[in-house]
Amino acid sequence: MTVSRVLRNRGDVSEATRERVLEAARRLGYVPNKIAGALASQRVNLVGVIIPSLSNMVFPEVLTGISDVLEDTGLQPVVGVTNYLPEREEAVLYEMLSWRPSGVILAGLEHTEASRAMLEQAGVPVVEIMDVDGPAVDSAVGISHRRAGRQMAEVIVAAGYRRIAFLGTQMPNDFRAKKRLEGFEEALAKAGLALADREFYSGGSALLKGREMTEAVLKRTPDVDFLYYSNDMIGAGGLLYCLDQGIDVPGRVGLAGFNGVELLDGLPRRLATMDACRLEIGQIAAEIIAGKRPGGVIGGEVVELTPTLQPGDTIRKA
Amino acid sequence: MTVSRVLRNRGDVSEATRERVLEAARRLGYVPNKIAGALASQRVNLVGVIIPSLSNMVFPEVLTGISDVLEDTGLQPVVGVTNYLPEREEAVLYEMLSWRPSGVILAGLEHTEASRAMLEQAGVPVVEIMDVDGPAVDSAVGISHRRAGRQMAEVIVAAGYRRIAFLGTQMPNDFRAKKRLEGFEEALAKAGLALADREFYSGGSALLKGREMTEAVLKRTPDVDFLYYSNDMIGAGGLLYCLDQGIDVPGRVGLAGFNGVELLDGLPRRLATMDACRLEIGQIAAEIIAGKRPGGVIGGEVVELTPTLQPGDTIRKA
DNA sequence: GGGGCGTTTGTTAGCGGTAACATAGTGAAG
DNA sequence: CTTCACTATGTTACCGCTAACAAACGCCCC
Repeated sequence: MTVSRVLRNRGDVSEATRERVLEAARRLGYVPNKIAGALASQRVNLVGVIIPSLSNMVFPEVLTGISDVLEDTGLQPVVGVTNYLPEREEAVLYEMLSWRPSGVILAGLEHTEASRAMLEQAGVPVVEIMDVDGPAVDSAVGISHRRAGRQMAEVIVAAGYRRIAFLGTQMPNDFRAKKRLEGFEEALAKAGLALADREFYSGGSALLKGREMTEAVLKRTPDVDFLYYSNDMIGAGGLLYCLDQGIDVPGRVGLAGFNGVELLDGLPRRLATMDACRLEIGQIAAEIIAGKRPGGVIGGEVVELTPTLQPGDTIRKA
Repeated sequence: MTVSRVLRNRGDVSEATRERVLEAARRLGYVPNKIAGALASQRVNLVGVIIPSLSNMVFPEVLTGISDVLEDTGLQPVVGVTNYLPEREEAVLYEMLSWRPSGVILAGLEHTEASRAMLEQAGVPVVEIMDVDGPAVDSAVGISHRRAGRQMAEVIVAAGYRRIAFLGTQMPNDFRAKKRLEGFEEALAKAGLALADREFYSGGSALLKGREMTEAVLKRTPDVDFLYYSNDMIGAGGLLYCLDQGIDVPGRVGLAGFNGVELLDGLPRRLATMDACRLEIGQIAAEIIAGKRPGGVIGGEVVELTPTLQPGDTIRKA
């Protein structure tokens, strides 16, 4: 018992015994068994974080935000990856909840029935991140992708572009990309426009795919004057292709991506994009779990962040 | 007890009761408590994976390899990030071991005294990945970075370059990058050469930094004829810079990076690089932990993979 | 010297499962 | 109708730790 007290810094222990205990622990290479500790105390310092992918840099960045905040709370993130598969998400969630974490952070608002039920039953704070277009189980932190799409469309239309194409990923379960496209088309419709063309890809190097898709669209629909990409990586590929081909950007065609990835800083020209507030999303989500929100809100908080549009050099000035 | 049997698919239970149990579990939203289970059975289906960073795409790729293999073994990876700090690695390792995982995979061979002691005491398989240049605690899977650096230098020298500069990250704890540089200089020395210049960076967009460093080196040492980058990202930045400036690559200067990242496929020209076998490293490490190595080796296995040199278009043909 | 008080150490009973063993059904053979 | 060989369910004792409470140990004061 005294050992337990020393190792957790809880309760009074005389300095002498504390030293003796620490010394013995060091000598024996003793590592306390958290499993037993957690079982006895009904407390687990883990936070489950469930994201669709690690290869899209967006998620590692969110993780960074989460870690930063959790660092000095004694909580530890445990990451699970779903590969954009709802069933996989369900399995990962089940697995995580069976370790009774102190909280769960997961991407998106769309889940299977069973997942939703588990989240509601879990009895711990749940934060759904990245998206706020829809009902949340408990708390939510993110941006409105529908609005982001709309906003980009408005800027493009205002700049005088009329033959606009969309290039994106072929992922039925990337609901956020889908919402952006919906918002985008909505705003186009309001301006009396419709997409001039669209192209989807899956797998492979995003940069390369961006090139290929751009080439395909420009060949198929030579009169397009704007290309809206569902992410910056394929947008960057498109930009490089256009520059290679000597196509006048943003005069002949304008380009825009989404996410505001760091990579873009190194390109020959700055791609127009929209920052998705990744770091901030992670930080706020972690704050909610750690109970560190100003105002001492307990749960059910929905935080909508506003992405900033970075016009870059690939949209002509209106 | 019968419930426990049903939920773990262990032991005989009649089809009727099994159904009743599952139905009740579903209705109640019951999620078994793995903490208690693990404590009782002394078995934990978690594998600790400790890596320096998530923002370098190398590690997510290794993780993918690990997940792929672990998927159908019932084991689950738990990721910890150290930010290249040995003390942080020690803390993360301690935290992980206190959950008594079935195995530990961690990057690198360099650890604090305490970390090494913990690994030795842990009583579970330990796999050190990425590097094989040094003594391993238990098993190791990786490439020889020293040899990789040497090999690249040999190719560069053979192609006739003589004024060679190195551009890399300012990270005292990136031992692998350091070993590559050592091997590189070693091979240069053997050819009677020394580095003509060197430049280091830290933080920021790697692509942008690659540009900036390249500019700096070319300005400072105008007669360099080769730039060896410690990773592909800054190499790509350098390549873009050279193309922008109309510098003849690989005639006036040659370029090479390291890692073989997918990104390179989309660049205007293929950067010479060396594949670090990321996916394979992850897979083999996971196989070792899962006890699925052909030959039924138990531990202490060291697997050295051979990186393949991809000459690309940025080294002139000898 | 004994009572009261604050501090330090020890005791006991679980936490929610599982291993190992014990018991209760069940159908076929004797 | 037993007996046997199974299969299906139930019992018991932990796993290694912590909450809550109990005891021991000074120390001061009357």
